[in-house]
Amino acid sequence: MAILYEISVMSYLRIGDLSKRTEINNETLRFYESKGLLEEPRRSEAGYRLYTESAVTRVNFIVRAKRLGFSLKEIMELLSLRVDKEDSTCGDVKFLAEKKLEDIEGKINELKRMRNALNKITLACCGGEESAVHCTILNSLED
Amino acid sequence: MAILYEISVMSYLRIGDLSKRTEINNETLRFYESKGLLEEPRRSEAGYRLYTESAVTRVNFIVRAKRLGFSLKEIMELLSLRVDKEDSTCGDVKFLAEKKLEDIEGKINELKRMRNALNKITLACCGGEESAVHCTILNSLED
DNA sequence: ATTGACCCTATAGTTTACATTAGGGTTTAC
DNA sequence: GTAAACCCTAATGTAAACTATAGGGTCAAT
Repeated sequence: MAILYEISVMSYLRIGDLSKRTEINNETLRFYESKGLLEEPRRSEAGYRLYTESAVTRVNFIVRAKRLGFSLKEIMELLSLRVDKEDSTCGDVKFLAEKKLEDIEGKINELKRMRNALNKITLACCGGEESAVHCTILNSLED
Repeated sequence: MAILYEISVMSYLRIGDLSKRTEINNETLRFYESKGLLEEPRRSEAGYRLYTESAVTRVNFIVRAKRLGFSLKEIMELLSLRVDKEDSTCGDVKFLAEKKLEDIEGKINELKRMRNALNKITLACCGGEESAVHCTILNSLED
């Protein structure tokens, strides 16, 4: 009976690899690190940053949150829900999470209102060659 | 039988009034005007800007859209769905509206994912005094 | 008629979020 | 063993979106 010894060859990502995987520029990654959004990774002997897969996840999270209008500072707060584990209690985390949840619900609702207004436009708009002046539904975006 | 002549006294808003109503600073309002986000309003003899109620609506729209992560340039595009009436056809408007609709749907979906992750935290988190280290659900924010 | 709260333009300064450059080591492929 | 392709830090530059300042006019109340 052959025993298979699996050698876990942990292959680290260098900054260029992380950059390619996330489509975020090297400099921006270092910038995020300097701002505390990215943990300081292990370093090679030569001082090269050595990232693990979790860095990819983290960067993707940052990118998504930014698209949703969160500032880097707010993203830090979202991330702190995971990071500050040692020095914050469950109560703290729950409180912050609930506050952020309200933010997010609010954003979802506002987006839904915009979507509905735009939907009215696309549904009511003939889509033809005539001038949009006659597209009175255009006004539906306001309220 | 007395006839009541209603005199429609159109009362204009000066920039300070608009500022108070929208909680947006004078300078920012002038800045938005310079960027084309706000139409150039009527002027008084002395050159004061005289706004109507619709300016309030417009500013509120801008503020909401900004909170949702739209840049001023993107907001211009959203606004152009209403403004460029003379020079764009229904087809143009419909096309742009549908593109923006996709953006918005995408944002809603991303926000929903974030909300679900945060919901897991708040539901599973004891909310008590113990260290959040034990709140293993904290990891739910990634994926 | 003057004081204080407004308004104007034009210009310069600030903050956020990067991007670029300079100057220098390291790794890898030929 | 030497380029080309990487990596490093530190400092400077840039774009977007404000924000403040300077220097001056306007308006309403006392």
